[in-house]
Amino acid sequence: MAANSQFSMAVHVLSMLARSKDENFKSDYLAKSVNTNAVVVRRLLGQLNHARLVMSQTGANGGTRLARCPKEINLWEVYKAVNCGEVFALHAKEPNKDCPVGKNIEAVLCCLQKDIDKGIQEKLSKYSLQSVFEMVAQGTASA
Amino acid sequence: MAANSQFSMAVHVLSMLARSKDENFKSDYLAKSVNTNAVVVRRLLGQLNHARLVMSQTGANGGTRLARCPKEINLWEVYKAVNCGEVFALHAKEPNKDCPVGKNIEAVLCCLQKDIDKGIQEKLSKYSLQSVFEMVAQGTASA
DNA sequence: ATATCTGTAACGACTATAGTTACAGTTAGC
DNA sequence: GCTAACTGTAACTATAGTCGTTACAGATAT
Repeated sequence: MAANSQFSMAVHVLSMLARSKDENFKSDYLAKSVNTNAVVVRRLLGQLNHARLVMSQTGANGGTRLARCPKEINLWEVYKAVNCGEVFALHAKEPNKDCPVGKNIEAVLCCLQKDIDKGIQEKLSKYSLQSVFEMVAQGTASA
Repeated sequence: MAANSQFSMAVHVLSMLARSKDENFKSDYLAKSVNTNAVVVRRLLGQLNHARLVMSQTGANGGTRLARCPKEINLWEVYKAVNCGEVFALHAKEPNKDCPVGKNIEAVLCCLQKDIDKGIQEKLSKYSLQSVFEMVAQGTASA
């Protein structure tokens, strides 16, 4: 699986922002914590901005801050903001419609996708950014 | 997300096998339904074989059949068999340990991974191969 | 023996992502 | 107004993963 590390980075960056709601964090500063390039962080922040999770300000003394309280941001929103895809992909090529299985399998798989997504939503929407920040701050990884 | 289509193909192929427990299905025949190459199918069957979901027989008149009843195979097993990875990846590069967030974020993310996996398990383990086969056979995609 | 299968290695084509450089546009502070 | 400090984004390269394909060794029913 060529999994997405966007979500990990998003949680990391948002946890950084959660440290102070009124400070403008520079992409370069955030990048150093994530250990990557500032442009990579800005690309990610663009997605989070689009989802109204953060606000950015250009120009001198600019930067990015949370658009809302950490308590009012949950990880399901974060997941949706950075995951354009699904947990598993449907067939790349269309199955053989002359086969009774090939004919209907896609609809069934589509259903399964939605059900899995619901499962992830149920789990992730229970975590607020605040709670994640507290786990990180305390160094305890016990959910 | 460069999502995995292995799971889709696995469900498709297993649904084919579920049609008859005592027949040896050739990889070439399965490939035509999936609309792909026989080698691709054999690679997948190798994983399913390793997970003890199917049994293969080499030689003339060989092929693959289910190792168990469709009722006793659930989709969580299938998912585990073909998904080596997780829903989201941890950081590719190690975060900056001098940063209080970077120091602990990985442990927290690891926890989240496990919780998401549990969510997927709860959903998928409810589906038996039998029930999937019936959905496909009836052409109804209503879970 | 022979024809028919699987298992698997090897290779090329394709795609997605990460990292990097470069630069236009915005803004605070002087 | 200038300048320095930021963001946003395009463009390019490097890298890695997956898919499809060819090729062939090994197994087995007839």
